[in-house]
Amino acid sequence: MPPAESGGDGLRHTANFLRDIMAEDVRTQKFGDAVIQTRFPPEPNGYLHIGHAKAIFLDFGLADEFGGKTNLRFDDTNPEKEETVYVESIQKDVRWLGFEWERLCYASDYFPQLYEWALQLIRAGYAYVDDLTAEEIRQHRGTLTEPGKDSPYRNRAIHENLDLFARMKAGEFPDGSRVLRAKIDMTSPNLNMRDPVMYRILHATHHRTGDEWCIYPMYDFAHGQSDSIEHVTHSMCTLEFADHQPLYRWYIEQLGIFPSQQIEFDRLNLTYTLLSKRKLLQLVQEKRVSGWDDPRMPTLSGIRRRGFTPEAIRAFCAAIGATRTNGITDIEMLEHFQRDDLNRRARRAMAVLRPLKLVIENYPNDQVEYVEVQNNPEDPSAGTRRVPFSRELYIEQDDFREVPPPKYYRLSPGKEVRLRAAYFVTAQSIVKDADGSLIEVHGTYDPASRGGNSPDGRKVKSTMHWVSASHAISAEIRLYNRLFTRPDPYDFPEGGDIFDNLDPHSLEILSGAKLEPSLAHALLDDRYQFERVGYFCLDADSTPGHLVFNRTLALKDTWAKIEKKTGKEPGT
RNA sequence: UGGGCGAUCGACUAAUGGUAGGUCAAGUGCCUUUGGAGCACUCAGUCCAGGUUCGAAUCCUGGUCGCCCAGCCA
Repeated sequence: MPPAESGGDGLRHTANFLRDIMAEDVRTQKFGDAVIQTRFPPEPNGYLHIGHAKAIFLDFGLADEFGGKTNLRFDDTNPEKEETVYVESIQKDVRWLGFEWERLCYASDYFPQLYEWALQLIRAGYAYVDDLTAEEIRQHRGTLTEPGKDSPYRNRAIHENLDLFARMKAGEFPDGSRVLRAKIDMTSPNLNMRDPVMYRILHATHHRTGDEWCIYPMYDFAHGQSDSIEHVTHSMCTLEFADHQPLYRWYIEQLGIFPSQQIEFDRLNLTYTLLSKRKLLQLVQEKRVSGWDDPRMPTLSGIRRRGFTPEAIRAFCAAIGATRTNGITDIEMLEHFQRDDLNRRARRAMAVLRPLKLVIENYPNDQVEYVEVQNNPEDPSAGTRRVPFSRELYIEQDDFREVPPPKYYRLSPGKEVRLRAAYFVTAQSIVKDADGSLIEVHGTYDPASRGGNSPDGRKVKSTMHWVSASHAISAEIRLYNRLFTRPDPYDFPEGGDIFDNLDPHSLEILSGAKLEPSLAHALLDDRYQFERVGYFCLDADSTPGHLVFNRTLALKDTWAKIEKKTGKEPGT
């Protein structure tokens, strides 16, 4: 048996039980000739995040593997929380991830049908109007260990239930005064079966149906039937809904409608990442981040702005698979797939984040030459570009040490290194200001090493990036780190809260970066690797006179690892 | 405490009674005009105790541990 299968999309898919179920159902013709039908059913009450990406990938990806279809359905049964702005952002995010739905649906489209089905259950003696208050209903429900008690209204006559429910719909009663409940079993060990509420009165304006309705179906009375209406064969949802499955089936069976089946899988958890809509909302409201699309947010809009790509997210989803265990995936896994994607596709450029001037003393004062640099060593078809070289350059502050620590291969007095695609240079002297801080490094170059190789075959240990001082463009660079300092943001001391684990250094802004001139033409969708530094993309805050680049991810840094291991602090 | 679900390298995951494998992370070496990338290698696991079987991660029994459920949220 192969350890992984291909989904026909070129990704390495982890085998998973969902696919096994589908394959078996197709084989046994469980749904007759019907094709596999799935749905992605978000409530339009917030922005999608990376956790939803997993669900989207499964819902769309698996159906597609079997030649099936997927609907995008908005589970919009609670008008108090839902807004059109969210239905728009959700559509944008799903498309961005690379998926297209068969049909765009809304649970609210089914309100009339749902109402008819409610009447059907009342007539069959399976539903009743309850006048108990919310508090009383809660008390009657019992507890995890004690059975519930019947409501005094449980055995109302059918004609009375019909009358009351019609009047609920007609708007005769205030919010909270009555509900319609299914008559199942108040002693069931499964609390969801203790006469669950089907409809509540809500005099609220719905983002689509306006004021047409003042009673709204609960999730449980809407979801399964919506699936059934759409002939969804495999209704995948997260594990916390497992307890709802008996109710999901109960409604479908009582109604005698298309038998959609619910299958639960584990929700995505990521280290250093918060994936609770409520908490994310709090981050935004308390202005701890700049908004839903802050590049540190795990929202799809946030990671998109950060520079993550749909290709990488899909590859990640394919790799993590789906099970029924409660795990927490290392964020490194996501980062790996993102680096992997960008390494293959991102154009290279040279950018000096923290500039230090390097003056080449034996290079003619007024001379400028253009060196040819590969746009992507991983992809020769990406071609080359010409980058200006001159007497005064900027190099990275980190790339020079007056007193080099052991194993430091970069520039230091007397040491020769290569400037990428240009020349060998040797540091000769340094210039300091009155305070003794380093201002400039002066050096000499070997004119015979043009292009980066010396005819005498001499080797250097380091190749460094650089920009020509007079040609460089300035930019603001935003360096993002993980939002939280702990793998589990919920791991905070007694009396504290999750925000105690916020990293105050999750955003570092560098205002004086110097970039090679070609970067002046960067587009929002372009992805760059600033050589030896990391992956970057232009931010939407950029203006022609003020470029802003976001760091998507840093490159792996072996030197940083060595430094950490040897306990050396970076000096200057 | 009632019910449901689950437990495989540090993390994710495969093996569907027949060689415990892959990916990430970590480490070592090679290579390198990115200390990037790549290549090779290494480390490392079946929750526990019994049982069935020629053979158990898989089946059975009993434990242990973890997650979910007491919204007129989804």
